[in-house]
Amino acid sequence: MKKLSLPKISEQIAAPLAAIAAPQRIAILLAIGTGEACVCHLETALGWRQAYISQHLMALRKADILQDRREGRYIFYRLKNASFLDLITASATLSGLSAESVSTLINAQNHPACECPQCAPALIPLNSL
Amino acid sequence: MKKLSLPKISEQIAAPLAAIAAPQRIAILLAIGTGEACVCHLETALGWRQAYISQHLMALRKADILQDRREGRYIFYRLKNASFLDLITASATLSGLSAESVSTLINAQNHPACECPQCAPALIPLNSL
DNA sequence: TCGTTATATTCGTAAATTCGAATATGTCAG
DNA sequence: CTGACATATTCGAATTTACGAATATAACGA
Repeated sequence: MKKLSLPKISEQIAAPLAAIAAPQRIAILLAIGTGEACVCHLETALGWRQAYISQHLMALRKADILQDRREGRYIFYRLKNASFLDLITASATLSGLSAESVSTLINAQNHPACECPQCAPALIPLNSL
Repeated sequence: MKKLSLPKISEQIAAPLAAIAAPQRIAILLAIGTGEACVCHLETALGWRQAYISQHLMALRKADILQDRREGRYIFYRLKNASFLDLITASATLSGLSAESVSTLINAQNHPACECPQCAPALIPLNSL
């Protein structure tokens, strides 16, 4: 088997963690959850500026954590690997949060104030956030 | 159940990740592994300056990831929760590394070039003292 | 083609982080 | 007490990162 040095392997392991280890990125990943989300959805879900969200999405894309898919004017983002959510849940547990309190925030659903093609069809009141 | 906001919860989740998400910290945590290690052990295992290691140890202590125990002149560090290693392994898997290649690096054992009280006994006959 | 909408990118500065150098603290032996 | 050793802490310059502002691109409808 290939022998890897500790420094080399540590760098490789740190890369995805570094991309995720920011409150804003965690929030984005939780908002996307196991489904898909367009930027405008994240805009209303998180209440941030569009360009700001795009910047973080770009970082997550570069880190190979997110993949994007264009559909007309919209671009939908999705986790490349659902295990990234497990990583987040694991970290939540380690900081004393219940797995349940996290899972209720993992949101692949519609947002009431969002009018993107995913949310608009349904008008389900959601008392999240 | 307590209702937590997405920004708040994201910040809490990000905290331990941010503390871990650096190649140096990963290397330290892997070197400590499931056992204990004094600073001098890490010094020889990693080949870094003492003060530099202490700085990273301080960060990990503040993040509540490591705990320390003094024994005479030596201070031994140990993970507060072995699950932090699982977090690292999970991240390794996500970056395409085999779990095995990581586990061989998780090192609670002696280091041949280390003369700290944990390692030395195996190398130096007691009757030479 | 033009305007509108959805999203991306570039740029500059403020804020945070990194890491070396120097120094401090705490413990033990003599 | 003194010196040696293990480790911690402080400080500051250099590098990196965060984020707002402005601008660019791409798709669609008219």
